[in-house]
Amino acid sequence: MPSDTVFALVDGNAFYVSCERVFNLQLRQRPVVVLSNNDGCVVARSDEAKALGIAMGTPYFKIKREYEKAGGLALSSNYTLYADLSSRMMSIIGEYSDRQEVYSIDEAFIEWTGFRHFNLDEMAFRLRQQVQRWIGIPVGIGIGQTKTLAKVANRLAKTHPDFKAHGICNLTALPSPVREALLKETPVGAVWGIGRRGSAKLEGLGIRTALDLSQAHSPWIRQQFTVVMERTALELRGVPCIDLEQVPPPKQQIVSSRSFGQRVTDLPTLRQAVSTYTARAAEKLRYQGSETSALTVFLNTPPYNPSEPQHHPSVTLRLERPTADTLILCQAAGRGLERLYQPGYRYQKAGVMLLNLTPKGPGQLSLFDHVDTDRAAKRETLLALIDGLNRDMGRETIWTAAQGLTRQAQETPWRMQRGALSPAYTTRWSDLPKVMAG
DNA sequence: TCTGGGGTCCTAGGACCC
DNA sequence: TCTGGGGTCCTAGGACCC
Repeated sequence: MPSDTVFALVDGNAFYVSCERVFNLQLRQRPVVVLSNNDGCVVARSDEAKALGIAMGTPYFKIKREYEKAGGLALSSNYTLYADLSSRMMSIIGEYSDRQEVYSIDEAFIEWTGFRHFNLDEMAFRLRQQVQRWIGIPVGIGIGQTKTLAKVANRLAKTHPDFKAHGICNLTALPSPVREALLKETPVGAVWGIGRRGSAKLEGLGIRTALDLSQAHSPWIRQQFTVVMERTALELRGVPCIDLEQVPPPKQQIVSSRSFGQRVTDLPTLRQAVSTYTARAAEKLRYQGSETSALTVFLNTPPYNPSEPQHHPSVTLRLERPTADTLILCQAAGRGLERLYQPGYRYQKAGVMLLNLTPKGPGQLSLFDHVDTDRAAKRETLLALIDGLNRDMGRETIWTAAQGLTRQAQETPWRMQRGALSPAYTTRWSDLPKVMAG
């Protein structure tokens, strides 16, 4: 007796490009790509760009000349815009089921139960049409008995000639022989959860298609691989192993890192970057209501040129007690950085990772802290702190300076007091960068 | 002196995802 | 010259304990 529950995967086609096209008609019917930070890599491609053979993740400088000659257009990414359109798209999708998992910025699973009482294809058609009309984003919809099958179906909805026109593929409505033929057309490496290594090993064992994997003996799969691969095999067979996650669990680690536009060789620049990343990570931490008790700082030299001296140091610092305070975290990160940095290397990337996250305990007020780092570090820490405060305002318990901070800022050590920031302090806080600069 | 075995916790690293 | 960022899960191996 087959279950009365199906999964649908709804995802935006070339999402970032589609978002840009909503507001710029010039971008339609021509090759468009969106680039990552510092205009480094291609992270989204229109169909026209895909037709030119532009691969996902290609460094843009490698294709720039030919691509532009072919009439291609490249845009820097605008994540604020994408996040906004995403949340509007997600709320429309959410109207079609009370069980929804927002899986990524451009994808959502929904669950439909009792579907014998309504027409799934009709439902999917209406959903697709509404997102297109209200948001202006074209979506593909795949329907299957498990999340993995919904993923397979979604891929077919975008690539298979039989489904492409409508952008919908409902595997549950197809007769078994047809469904099996479709699984047979799906290379095993295209299945959700199977990457390059996995597919190479599977192919070595004679398992080349999604159908092959679905028919493999699952204990044997587990023995050859892991429980993860076994689950995938079962899911392809229609046995649900992966649940819908309606509420995202709190993050177990928080990372903030960036590649630099140009290589960085000096400590002050690194210090500024690390302060900024730490402040951003601390914000995310407070936003989810957690505290951290360990922090990793890392640096990377570019990996692309093997003849260049490599340096990929990292250090993990344990904190005395769990905290979510920007200041304490910036200080720790600064200490870590001092230990990592070696002059002579051309660094390409730096980052901070918060670990051992725990739910936030009751707040402790009126602590005093002494900052023993040098003046440059103090400044960076303070600026990052202010930056974080300005964005955090009114959302969380935050740090504020003790009276006289501005006067004492040039002395060592600083004294900072923790408390709630009242609106009256706001303007003074926003004046601090000027004071510090002077 | 003989040299057990199971459990837990932590970390590093691999693989994968979008 | 120029090559993204942020996650999860699993396994293996070491430390430590009883």
